[in-house]
Amino acid sequence: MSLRIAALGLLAKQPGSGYDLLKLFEKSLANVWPATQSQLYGELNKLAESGLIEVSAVGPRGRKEYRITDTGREELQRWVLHPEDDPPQRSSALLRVFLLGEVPPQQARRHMIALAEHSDAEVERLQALNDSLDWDDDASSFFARAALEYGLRVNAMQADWARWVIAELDRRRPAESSGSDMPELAREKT
Amino acid sequence: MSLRIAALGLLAKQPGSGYDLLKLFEKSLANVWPATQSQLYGELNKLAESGLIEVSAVGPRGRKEYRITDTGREELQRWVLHPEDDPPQRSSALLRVFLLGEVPPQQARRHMIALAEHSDAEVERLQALNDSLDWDDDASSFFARAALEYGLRVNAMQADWARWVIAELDRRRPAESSGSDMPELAREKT
DNA sequence: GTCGTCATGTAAGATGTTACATGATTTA
DNA sequence: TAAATCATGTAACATCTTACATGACGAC
Repeated sequence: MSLRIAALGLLAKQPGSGYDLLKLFEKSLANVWPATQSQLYGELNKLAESGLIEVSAVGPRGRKEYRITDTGREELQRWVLHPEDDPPQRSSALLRVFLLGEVPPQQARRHMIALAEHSDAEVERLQALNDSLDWDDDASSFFARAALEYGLRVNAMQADWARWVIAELDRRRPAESSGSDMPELAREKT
Repeated sequence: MSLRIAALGLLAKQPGSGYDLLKLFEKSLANVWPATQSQLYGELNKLAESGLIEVSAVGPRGRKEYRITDTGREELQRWVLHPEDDPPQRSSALLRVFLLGEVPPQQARRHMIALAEHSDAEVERLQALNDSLDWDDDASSFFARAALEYGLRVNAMQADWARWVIAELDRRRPAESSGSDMPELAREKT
């Protein structure tokens, strides 16, 4: 259901072809709702069939430019304001942690360190992305920026949390660190 | 792929039937990896076919008790330690925020308030859950507790973030937003 | 003996992924 | 004219949801 909406949402900002949207998915929506080429073209046809979008122009190479319809805009608003019928959230990262008791403690610990470092890297990546984009002053840009801020905060939190888990782990079995792997856990995020 | 692993992980802790696992999914895994009855029974058969689990006993009513095999344990550990081949994350909540520029500002603001309140409620729910459970001292319980802590932190962060967004929103268009929560339909289309 | 729980399954359809296929137009 | 890019599509397969179907056992 949501890819449908993501496409509709991009077309709400401006008309474009499947190919155009694909670029937007890679560029601006990659971190929020990744989509593949196959799926996108399929959805666009379905959206057109349901009358939520329409072909506004045909160009070279069979290019079909789509534009959102009034019905489409209504549907978009309806969806955005109704979070209650979202599908349940799944997190494989969390599942992994949940199952970490099934692997040897040393490896579990190492996994948490890797997780913390990965989150640090994500924070940096998003920070760079944030700095590189020059935001317009409209509502659309504001909320895109807000979504990015969310990403920054999630990852910062994740890094903190991972380090908290490691600290708890060490508190419970302090002796067992057999010399070989003792990468220091120096920083509790600034 | 991950439901497969979730089931395998539960069987790693103790043997059980599909019906048993279903209960565990509802009780302990609901917030991490929800699953339906249909899917679970199907997965168990597939897991057995691949030799990752085996039927350890047959009881009344055709009850099949499954047990993890050595191969299964290996596969579980392999998966847990390899986050790199996870499917990409999608968040409909984030998509919603991303598209919030497409709805009237008043409603967008109200949506963010609802989001903040929802996160507050989640924090309370998880806190209660956390208090109600008496944790064992083994590794498994430790990591289940860590996963719950993650949930607490995500929701706390989400509430903070939502309120930050609202504050930014108000900073940018200070006149329109304060005070009454009345719908103001007359003004929407200006 | 019937009611609730235990227990497993099938079928249809939406959603998503990977890989393959095809051809037009621009640009170097 | 060769290569890159533009542009759309199909097929096969895995995953997940909803709904339907069936029957055995235990308690009362």
